[in-house]
Amino acid sequence: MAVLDILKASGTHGLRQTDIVEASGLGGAVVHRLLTGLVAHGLVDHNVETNRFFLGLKLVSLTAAALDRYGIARFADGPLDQLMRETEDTVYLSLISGDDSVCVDRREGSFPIRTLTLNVGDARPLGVGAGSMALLAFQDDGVRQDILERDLDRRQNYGIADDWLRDALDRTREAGFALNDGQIIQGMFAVGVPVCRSNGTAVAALSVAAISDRLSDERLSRVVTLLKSAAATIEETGAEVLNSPIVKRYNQKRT
Amino acid sequence: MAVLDILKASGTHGLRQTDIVEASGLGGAVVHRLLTGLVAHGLVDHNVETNRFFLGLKLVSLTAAALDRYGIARFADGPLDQLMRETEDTVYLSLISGDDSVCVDRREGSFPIRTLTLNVGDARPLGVGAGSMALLAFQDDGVRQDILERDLDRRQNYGIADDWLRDALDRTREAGFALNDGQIIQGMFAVGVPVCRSNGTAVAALSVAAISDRLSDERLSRVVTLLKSAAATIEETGAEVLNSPIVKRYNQKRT
DNA sequence: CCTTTATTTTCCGATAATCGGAAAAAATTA
DNA sequence: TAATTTTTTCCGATTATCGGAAAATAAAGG
Repeated sequence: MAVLDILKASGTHGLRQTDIVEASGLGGAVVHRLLTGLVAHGLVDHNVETNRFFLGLKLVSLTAAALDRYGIARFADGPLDQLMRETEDTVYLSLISGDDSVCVDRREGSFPIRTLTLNVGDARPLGVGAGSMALLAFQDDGVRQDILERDLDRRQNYGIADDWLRDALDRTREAGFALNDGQIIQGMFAVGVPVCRSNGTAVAALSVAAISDRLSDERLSRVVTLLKSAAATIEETGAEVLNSPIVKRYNQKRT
Repeated sequence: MAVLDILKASGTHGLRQTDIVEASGLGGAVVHRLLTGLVAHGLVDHNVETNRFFLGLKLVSLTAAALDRYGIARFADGPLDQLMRETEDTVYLSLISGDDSVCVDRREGSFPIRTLTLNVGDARPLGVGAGSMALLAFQDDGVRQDILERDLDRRQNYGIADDWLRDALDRTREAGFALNDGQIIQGMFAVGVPVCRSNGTAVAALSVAAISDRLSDERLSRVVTLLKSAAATIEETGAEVLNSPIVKRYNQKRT
């Protein structure tokens, strides 16, 4: 992971073995062996001509599989596109990973001022941001309380006070959508809605971000309606996979 | 990698530790330790309620970085979208990874009969398929010869004869585009063009797939024109990153 | 609710792989 | 061609892995 993270942070032109030795603090021989193994497995690519190492494209196929968790990827594509065209703003799809909300898809609408707070792959602590708050608000009570206690300090790095967040979560659960009115970045609004299983727990969140002027009053409620409709579409289309019974045990002798 | 590949192949509902033990043939204690480490690094996610393991969303952020190799991802988005709308067929973007062509993006046009031979993340030996052939045709002579010799048997699994491929590569280099007229799947045509550096070596390929009837004669040449124009756009827009001088050595004492 | 069974987690000694310094080989620059 | 930088190989000391087995936990069946 140290090597992969270094390559990830290295920009578009790749790194030589020596660069990775420097950046990692590991020995030259160690890095050489690690890279040999990573390349053999396709997690790292090696351009022999330029002698540079890159993150391997095997990661792409792994990610494609990772995004199909609960089958969401397959059902979210259409609604995301429609949402983008209807709002003309930037639309995000986020999933839960551990105590984080991870942005897994982004569609940029045609409105000339673009608000790109999240890149695909970026993670935020649950509760930080509109989509992230929608995800947290619609978790089981026990789970939500645990997360609230566990990640207090991580959220504080984003300037999120605990009592404010608990209030906001209550309002989110009541209203059915989360509002981020400029807490993270001045002048930027965002709204998020959960995509839930039939039992009410959120597995994903849809959110729209725009400059404050574009998400006030009457337009806000229109965007919320569009978001809820898109979420409902995903929930219906993907009902089978989302709500398939969770068999915890098979309980039969295997061969 | 064994564990990651097993999770990748496992569908949308995750696996329990026991399932991975079975599938891998490793010991229970070993899998337990491996999973603990993978989860700690975010490569694997663990749903505590259902006790299922999934591929981790950390992979998404690694892939986002991997796709920005040579900066292509940033410049290909617009042209891919335009190509999809102009042709109404399925458009693919492929990159080279080792001796493979890997599909890294796919856009589905509005035409009701969809030809989805490649999923995002799928790899094919260089020379197999339209985009893959365009990539191989526009490699340096030495590199191309090496690949032709090295992967003979892998290509044969796709029914590609060596002498036929060598002819096809010559025709591709002359015409500036590769044609796949149903070699892999009956009734399916595909055309591919390379995205090249200024020195003429391909770093990516654009391709369009459709049923045979939609890619014959006059429409074929129109699609080729659109493809070449899109490739040219990417080459121009991304000229700086694509053609930046490759410094092999820095040659200066570091601190 | 209690028993049975499946599954996860911990423990630990033998084994095997890693680590990292150092030297050799290869590649690039001046 | 000589001087550097970088990559690759070598090898002994160290350390982590492996995997069997047992303990702990969780679910299923009555």
